[in-house]
Amino acid sequence: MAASAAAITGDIDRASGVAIYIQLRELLRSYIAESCPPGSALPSERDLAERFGLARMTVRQAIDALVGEEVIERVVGLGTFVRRPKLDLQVKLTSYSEEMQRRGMVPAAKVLSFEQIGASAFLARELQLDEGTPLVRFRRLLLADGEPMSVDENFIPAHRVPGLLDGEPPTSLYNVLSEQFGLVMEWGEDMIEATAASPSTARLLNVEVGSPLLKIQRHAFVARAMVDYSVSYYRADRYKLWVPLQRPGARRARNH
Amino acid sequence: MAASAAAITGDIDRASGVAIYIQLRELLRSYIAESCPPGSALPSERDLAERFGLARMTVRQAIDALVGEEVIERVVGLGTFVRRPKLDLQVKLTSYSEEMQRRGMVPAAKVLSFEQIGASAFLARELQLDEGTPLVRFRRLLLADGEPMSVDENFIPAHRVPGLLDGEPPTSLYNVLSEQFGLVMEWGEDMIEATAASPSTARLLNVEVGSPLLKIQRHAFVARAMVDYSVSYYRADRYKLWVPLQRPGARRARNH
DNA sequence: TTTTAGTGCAGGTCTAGACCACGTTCTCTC
DNA sequence: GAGAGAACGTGGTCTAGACCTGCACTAAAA
Repeated sequence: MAASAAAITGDIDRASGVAIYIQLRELLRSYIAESCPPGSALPSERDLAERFGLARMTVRQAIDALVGEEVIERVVGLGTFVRRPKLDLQVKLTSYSEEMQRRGMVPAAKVLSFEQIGASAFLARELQLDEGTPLVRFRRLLLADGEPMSVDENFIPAHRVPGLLDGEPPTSLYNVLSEQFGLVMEWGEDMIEATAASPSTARLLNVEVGSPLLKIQRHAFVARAMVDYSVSYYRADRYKLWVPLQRPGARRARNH
Repeated sequence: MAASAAAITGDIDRASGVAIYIQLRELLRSYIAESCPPGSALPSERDLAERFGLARMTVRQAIDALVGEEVIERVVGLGTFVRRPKLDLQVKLTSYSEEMQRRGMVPAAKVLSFEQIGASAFLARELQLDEGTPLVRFRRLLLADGEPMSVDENFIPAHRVPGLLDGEPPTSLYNVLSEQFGLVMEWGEDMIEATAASPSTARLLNVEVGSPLLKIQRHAFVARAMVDYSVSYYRADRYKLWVPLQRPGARRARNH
């Protein structure tokens, strides 16, 4: 049974400058979140077009987007249905605080340095910038439940975050980047390796020199521009990484 | 410089029953494969529409599909461009031999054991089987360019691979599993951590005891059934793992 | 010589229809 | 009552336009 399109609250604002299909997509998304259990049917495309006074192609664009996100799925001849929400345990561009909260631990951080530096040859190469470019360096000791978890160093091009250094060191770097500077990390790559604790890192992490650590280098991007290069050293005894895999070409599981 | 749409060979068959945008998508795909180096521009949507006598929306559907596959990418105001084929350094369900060949190294392996055992309590839990279930244990020292790279131990339910133990130990385990037994690994999960080399592992890998190693435990599945549990220890000085990341909900990366 | 304002073309979005294939459901016939 | 077929509604595809914004290039102005 398809819900009536009249049940959807909200309306399209044609003067807002936001694409109509985006507005409709978000209306549908919240409608689904509020009143559609998995498996329930959405109003038909034609109903939606009439309800909002849009062309069906425009409605399809909104629905296409949600289908692409695997929020809903289409069945020819039947309608459009809400899918079971994904488990979403993937390796993601999450910040440390998000990550620890997800694990049920209390995150904390001790700021080791928060300053502007010039890009060294190495950093310039990693960040794809010219040597000497001003960078914000943000180095922290991260704790979980009060115990040292990792040492974490971020490098961000200074021109991306004007005024960042004038304030207090952020508690959650990724939150500040997205909320204050509009830098929402979209994608990135991690380089993962095992390494032995150097004397300085060992002291900070409260482990013995030479203890195994998980070293994760991350390049994070917004659009085509690299915005953050970071190096983290995780205590091997406290941190494991879970990575879902998929054979190339394999289709995603259908979770009917 | 966009290529001329006239350069594309082939034509649309409206009587074929295949959707026009699918036909165009495939025409474009082969055109790209044959004559478009990465970075080169495709004809504009309007050119393509005229060349094939289609509506621009239809052309866009074909292009949308290829953009979704990350074969090409759109840049507003500029055009549509062929992407660099993915480097494909992703974490994948690849076998060791595939992996090393991809890295341009000569893979080799020394078989340490190839036998049938009964599942221990630990292995039974990992493989979601009953304790004592017959397993094939396959332990190898893996070399790259003649140097030890990792120690690798696979456990496979024996009933999945009847007769495997009668023959020679396989060179490429995943190949034999898929070709002889139809077990094509579809998905899996890796647990990655750093650890210190035990005396026995250190001797095999030719490193000092306590050296950092990357430990990767893998569960690999065919359909819903677990088919392989493996533990590998990689020399930290010779192996790094590259993991692509994506913010949930974010669009796929463009890696220019 | 440097800066600025066009201009043209790229993709982005949107419309108001059309016909098709497919699945359900109802009705008519046997 | 059971089966066949028609009617209806769904998403799938397609058209031929429209106007928008963003980018590169060029010609004119400073």
